Amino acid sequence: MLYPFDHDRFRDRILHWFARHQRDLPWRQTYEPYHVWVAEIMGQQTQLERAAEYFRRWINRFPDIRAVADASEQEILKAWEGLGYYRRARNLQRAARQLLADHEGEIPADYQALLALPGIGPYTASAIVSIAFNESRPVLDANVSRVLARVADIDQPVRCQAVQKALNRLLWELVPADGGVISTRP
DNA sequence: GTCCTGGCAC
DNA sequence: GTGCCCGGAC
Repeated sequence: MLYPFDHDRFRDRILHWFARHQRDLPWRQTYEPYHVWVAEIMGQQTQLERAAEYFRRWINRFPDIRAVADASEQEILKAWEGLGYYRRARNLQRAARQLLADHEGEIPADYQALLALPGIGPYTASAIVSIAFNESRPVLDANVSRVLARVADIDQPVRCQAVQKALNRLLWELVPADGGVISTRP
């Protein structure tokens, strides 16, 4: 177990790695909240390389929240065709209409407000406030779990509950919520 | 069979 | 807490 180790130094190395090796994905061109939102929904249980093409077409077809809200469900599902988990597409449109009705057509910058939208759970809400609004809110995904499990020298299966709990504790020590701005912007 | 930047109903 | 949703890559 490499643990305990220098958390600040580890975090800096991760950020440095990202700055050098991050993939050129279409949602990393801008960090516009609408784009971040669509990207995060498409990324749910989907390999990012595959979501990339769909994202480009989606943004071209539906440039903003209003375009999503105004579209027919058929148009929405057509743009989603092949991605799977079609409830994500329906929830995207439900949320778009909800945003126009209740949030002046804007993506809220608040974690709890995001959680209240259909299709947005803890993971996606954390991702949106972190990436689009620069609020530090750590969350485990498959890659984070894999890297941290290796750093902490955990040999049990990464997905089991006990390991996830331990990794989550470690993650929150590394990246405390709202613990100062950590910019990964180019 | 497994996994992928999960969310949701039960 | 468990099961389901979808499709492709391996």
